[in-house]
Amino acid sequence: MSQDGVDLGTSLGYLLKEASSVLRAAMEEVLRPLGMSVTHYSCLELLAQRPGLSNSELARGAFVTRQSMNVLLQALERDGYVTRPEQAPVGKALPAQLTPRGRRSLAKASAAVRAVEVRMLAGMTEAEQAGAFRILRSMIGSLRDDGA
Amino acid sequence: MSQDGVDLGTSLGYLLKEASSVLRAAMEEVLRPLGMSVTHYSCLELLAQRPGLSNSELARGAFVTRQSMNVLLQALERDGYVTRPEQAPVGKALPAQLTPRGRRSLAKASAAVRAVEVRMLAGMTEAEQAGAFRILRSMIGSLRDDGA
DNA sequence: CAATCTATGTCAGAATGCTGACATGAGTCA
DNA sequence: TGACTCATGTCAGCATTCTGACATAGATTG
Repeated sequence: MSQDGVDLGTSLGYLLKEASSVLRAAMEEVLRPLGMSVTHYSCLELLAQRPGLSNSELARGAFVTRQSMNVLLQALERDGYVTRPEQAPVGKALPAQLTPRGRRSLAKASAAVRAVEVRMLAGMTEAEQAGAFRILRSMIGSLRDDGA
Repeated sequence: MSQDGVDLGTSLGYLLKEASSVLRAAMEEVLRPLGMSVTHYSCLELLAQRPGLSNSELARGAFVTRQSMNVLLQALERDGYVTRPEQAPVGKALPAQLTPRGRRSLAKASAAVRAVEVRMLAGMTEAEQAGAFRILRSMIGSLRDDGA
C-alpha cells in the first residue's frame, strides 16, 4: 500500500490503543458494581500512595485536566471520601487526604483492579513483564522528550 | 504497603495508560493543524485499508461506540470525505467508502501520524519492537478471553 | 413456518472531559 | 523593589462520548 501510511495491522500505536481500550473496559466492568469510575478510582489510589497531593498533581497522575479532576474532587469531598484544608498551607495548592471512608471505599476497588491486572499478565513470564515495563517506558520517554 | 493494593509506580496497567495517554496527546498535536481528531483520523485510515466497512465495524476498529462513530460518519459524509449508499446492499449495514477528497485529506494525516509512531519507536531495536507487539497482543488476549 | 436471537443504524438525553478565561500566590530577575 | 513568569484553583461554555431505547434485517432454532 502507501509507503508513508500506517498499517493498522502491524502498528504498535494502534495495538497500544487497543490494549489500553480493553484494559479500561475491564476496569470499568469491575468498578461499576462499586459505583466508581476509572478516574474516580485513580484519584483515590493516588491519594493512598501519596497523601497530600494537590488537585493539579492528581490530575497529572490520572491523565486528565486539572479542571476535570477538580469536578471529581469536589464531589469526593462533598461525599466524605476526601478532605482538603480551607486554606492553602503554602501557595494555592490544597493538599488532599483520604478519609477513613475513602480508604474503605478504595480497599474493595483496589482488590478488584489488582485482579484485572493479574488477569492481564496471565501467560507472561517475569522476564516478559520486565521487558514490557522497559519498552513502555521507552515509548513514553521518546514521545515526551521530543514533544515540546 | 498494602498487599492487595496496586503500586502505581510498578503497575503495568498504569504504565499502559500513561503510554496511551502520551501517544494520544502526540497524535492530537500533529492532527490539530489538519483540523482532525484522532477518532476522525482512525476512521479514514480504517476505510483506506478496508474499504466498505460499515459504521459498526468502524466503531469497533476505532474503539468507540457505534453511536459515536455514527455522529462522526454523518459529518464526514456531509463534508464529502466519505460516501455511503442510500440503501443497504444486504442487511442494514451501509458500506462506507472514501471519496477522493477523503483520500487527499488522509494522506497528510497519515504521514504525520507515521512520524509520531517513528518517534515513539526511536531507541528500540527490531527485536524489542517485535517483543512489544507480542506482549501487547498477550495482554489484549488475556483480558478479552476471560472478559465475558 | 414461526419464534427467537443477534447485529445494525439511528435518535435522544446524560455524563464526562476539554478549552478558554480569570484571579491569586510564589519564584525569578533586572 | 517591581515586572515578569509560572503554577494553581476555579468558573463557565463547549465538544465528545456514552447509555438507553427503538425499529429493522438476517440468522438461528424449535
